[in-house]
Amino acid sequence: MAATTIRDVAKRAGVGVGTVSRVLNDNPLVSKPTRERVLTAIEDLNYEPSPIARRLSLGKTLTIAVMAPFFTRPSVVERLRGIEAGLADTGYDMILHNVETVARRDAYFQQLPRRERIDGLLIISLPPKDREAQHFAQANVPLVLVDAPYPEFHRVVIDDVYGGYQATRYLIKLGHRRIGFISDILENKFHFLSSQHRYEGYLMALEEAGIAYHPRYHCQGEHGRVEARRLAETLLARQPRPTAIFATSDTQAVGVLEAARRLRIAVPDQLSVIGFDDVDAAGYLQLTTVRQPLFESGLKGAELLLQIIGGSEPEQPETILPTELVVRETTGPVPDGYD
Amino acid sequence: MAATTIRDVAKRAGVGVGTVSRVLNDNPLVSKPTRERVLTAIEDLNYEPSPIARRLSLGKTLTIAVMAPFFTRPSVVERLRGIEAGLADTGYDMILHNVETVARRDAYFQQLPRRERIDGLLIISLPPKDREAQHFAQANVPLVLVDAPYPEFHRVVIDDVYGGYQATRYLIKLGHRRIGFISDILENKFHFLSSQHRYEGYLMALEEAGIAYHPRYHCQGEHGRVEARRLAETLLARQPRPTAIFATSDTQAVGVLEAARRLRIAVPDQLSVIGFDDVDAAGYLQLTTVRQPLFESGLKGAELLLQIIGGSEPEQPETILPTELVVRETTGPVPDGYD
DNA sequence: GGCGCTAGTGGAACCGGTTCCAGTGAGTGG
DNA sequence: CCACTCACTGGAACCGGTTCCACTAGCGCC
Repeated sequence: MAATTIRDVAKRAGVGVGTVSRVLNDNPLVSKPTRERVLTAIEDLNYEPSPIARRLSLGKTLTIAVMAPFFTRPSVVERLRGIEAGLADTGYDMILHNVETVARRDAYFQQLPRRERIDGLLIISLPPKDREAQHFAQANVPLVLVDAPYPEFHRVVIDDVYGGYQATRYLIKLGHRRIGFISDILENKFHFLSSQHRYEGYLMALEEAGIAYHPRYHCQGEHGRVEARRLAETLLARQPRPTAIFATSDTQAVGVLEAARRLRIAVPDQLSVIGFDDVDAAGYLQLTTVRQPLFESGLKGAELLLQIIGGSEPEQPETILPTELVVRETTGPVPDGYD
Repeated sequence: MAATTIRDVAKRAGVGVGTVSRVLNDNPLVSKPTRERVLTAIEDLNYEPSPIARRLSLGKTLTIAVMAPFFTRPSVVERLRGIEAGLADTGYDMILHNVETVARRDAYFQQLPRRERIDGLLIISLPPKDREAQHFAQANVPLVLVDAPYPEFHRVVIDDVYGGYQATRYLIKLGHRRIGFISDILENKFHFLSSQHRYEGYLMALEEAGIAYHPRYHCQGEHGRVEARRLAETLLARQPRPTAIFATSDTQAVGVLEAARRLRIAVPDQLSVIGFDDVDAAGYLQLTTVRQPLFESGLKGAELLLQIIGGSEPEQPETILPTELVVRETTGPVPDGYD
């Protein structure tokens, strides 16, 4: 059972190690009978080549690191699933780094871009700082950002501004004019940017419709259902009350629904609610939302990364996936007597 | 920028490679001035040792593999989070293998237990077959099962039978006698066992209360909310209608709630619903459920595995974590006029 | 028959660490 | 003054693959 090596196999088959290696790597320069002999020797010894030794001599790690914030969030999980799917059967291992604190984020940004450790890196939602970007560029590690922008790097993104615009415009089309906006903290310590962009889209749609922006209708707080519920309760206490709320994630939209239920405000009759992402729960709760292709973003990111590792540059650095308005049952026309 | 090696450092510091290696590994047998010289050389060259070469000569991979089925399921994600937390800062990398098909499961069971690849293996929810177990035992890979039983292996589990009993007994205590049971397919292709055990607990509680078991009140189907909803719709069409339903996961319980809502059956006034796991959504939906410590199961599993890798056997092979009934708002006394 | 070419093969060198063994020089004791 | 530790050091050997170079044998062609 103890480690059999390529030399054992070579000896047993009566050939050189080079030949065994060639057989293992499907090199055509091996005659059929020799190949057979080697294969039976491998079989007999129950030999399995050591990936580590392989990596050392190849100078590749056959490993890809994924850095993801809060990998419990359904949206992140879905992206991870896409990445896993893109990597399965490629021989690449995926090692996962979860980021839940800024300290950890900074540590990973420092450590990960090391050629010696990994062949490539996928970063979800975390945009690099300029200094870090330089660091990456120098280290020359193949890198793909998913859901995070940075000019020089390859990335898979959506148009968050447009997504925010889509959501808001739809509410406006339904006749709403007092539209609340609930988001993560826009200037947050991880520099997540999507909320900010969706906010811009929100403003754009308001302006286009000639609706004045009221800061009172904008609440920001930590990501999460419970916090969003609290924000929504505040927002729904404002007079005059908003007739619609756009939350920058489905998770937060669920918090809004919860707040509405507690306050006995009927959705969608008295309040329209729209989310973002289209995670599983959105389907269940019949939440109107802006769908973004989460699984696909991971899959595409993995594919791009493999392509870069393979040596061929993708044509454009930026892959933009489409967003789509999914109308369900939490949005409706403005209640009578309002506006 | 190109890879600097330990030999470059040795040359620059004017010492032998052995000495550099000793400095890197905090071996005390290096004089202070020499150590200093080496350290500045390392600094100057911006040298970082290659983990791969290190692994090869150490004969360790510093890598732990995690095999998890359907890592989108909230319960699995939570366990993974625990594992990640247990492994962060230990120098061990965690590589993740997602299992969504039997073929993949079998392939991983075949490939993973290879000393050459990994130092340890954590398997979530997937019990090994006897042949595979033998295979593992032979390969002698440190192994911990989380949420899966197997006599000889170290494992972190809960008492699923008791959990099922707890849930059912509580419903009985509320006066219910027609208690539906919705579960995964008990004889499923992955050999998940928890549903089966919870089913046993369900039967135990019924028997204890002298309630006859009616197969009509038991529906099984693929895991998932939508499928559970369908099952619940079937179940709720039975006459006489069950007054309570125990679903073997929160995800499925959510499907039951959905079915009730569609059929305009009020919860908990006309129907009590209880789930299992206490995932995040359960809190949101005010679902009564049996809580199991998911995060802790992963954390504990990782700790056990590290201990085994470190060479010390845990005292008992089995760690049993407690389950706890969490009463919320989807359960109540039997409706009037029933029973 | 001699030449060139090619398919097939063996094995040394290499990847970049760790480890072990054989020094070396200073210090100690008789 | 010599023998003997002992702290420290240098470097060869090793981990187990891949790759490249040198070599052989067989074949076709002039």
